[in-house]
Amino acid sequence: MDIERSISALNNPMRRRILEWLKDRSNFPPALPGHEDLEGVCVAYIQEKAKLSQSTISNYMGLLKQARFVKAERHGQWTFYRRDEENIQAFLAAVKDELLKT
Amino acid sequence: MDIERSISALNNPMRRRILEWLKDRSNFPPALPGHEDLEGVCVAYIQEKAKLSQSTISNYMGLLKQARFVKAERHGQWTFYRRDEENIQAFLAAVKDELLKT
DNA sequence: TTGGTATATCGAGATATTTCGATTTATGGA
DNA sequence: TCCATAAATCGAAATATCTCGATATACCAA
Repeated sequence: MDIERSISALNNPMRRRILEWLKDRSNFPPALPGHEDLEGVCVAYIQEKAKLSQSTISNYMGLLKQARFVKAERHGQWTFYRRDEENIQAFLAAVKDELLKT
Repeated sequence: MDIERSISALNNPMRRRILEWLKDRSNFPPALPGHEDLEGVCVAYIQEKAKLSQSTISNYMGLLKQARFVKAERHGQWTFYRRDEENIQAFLAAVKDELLKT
């Protein structure tokens, strides 16, 4: 658990917002045909919602991935991102442990 | 709870370290004569331990104070800083609420 | 009032982050 | 194979953060 990298990834309002959006797949357009079974969301959908450039969103998703807040799954030309709930919980536990007294 | 300002304040290893040091008054030299009853630690003691310049530490403590991670108490020429446990817990709850699904 | 000490604030240079458009890479279809 | 599309990477300009030394402010003691 690299708390430095995690906090750094969270230190941006849009990246935090994306993490919130990813809590619920229905925040995005329906899955692409043939990918209905996938929980993840493609970069283009996130970009459209965030209204930032493609390269910026790709960069953001890379930072969130390095921080283990999301997992990426490549299917053909698409990369589907979804939250990594386990590691999000691990981060919260680590921050709590570092910050809290006792 | 300004989560933006809080995360930004935490986004620095030395500031996080200072918060950890402040968990235990005995991480610092004994209280100044006549201030034994105070829980807080003066800037000079923190500076000495951190080995950064006086102005940097003063700035850091100001950021931690704005983020409500510490409280400042002025006594004469000294400013004594101590953790604000209540607001630290409030921050943890807010981050948990924002990050965690369901 | 004068001088000394603790802290805060100011101004600036070095470094990091943000965000973009352009380019590259990977893939899939005609 | 050739083209189109999705995503990643590159390079750069704008902005923010880090950290310092110098200066200002506040307070105490003689």
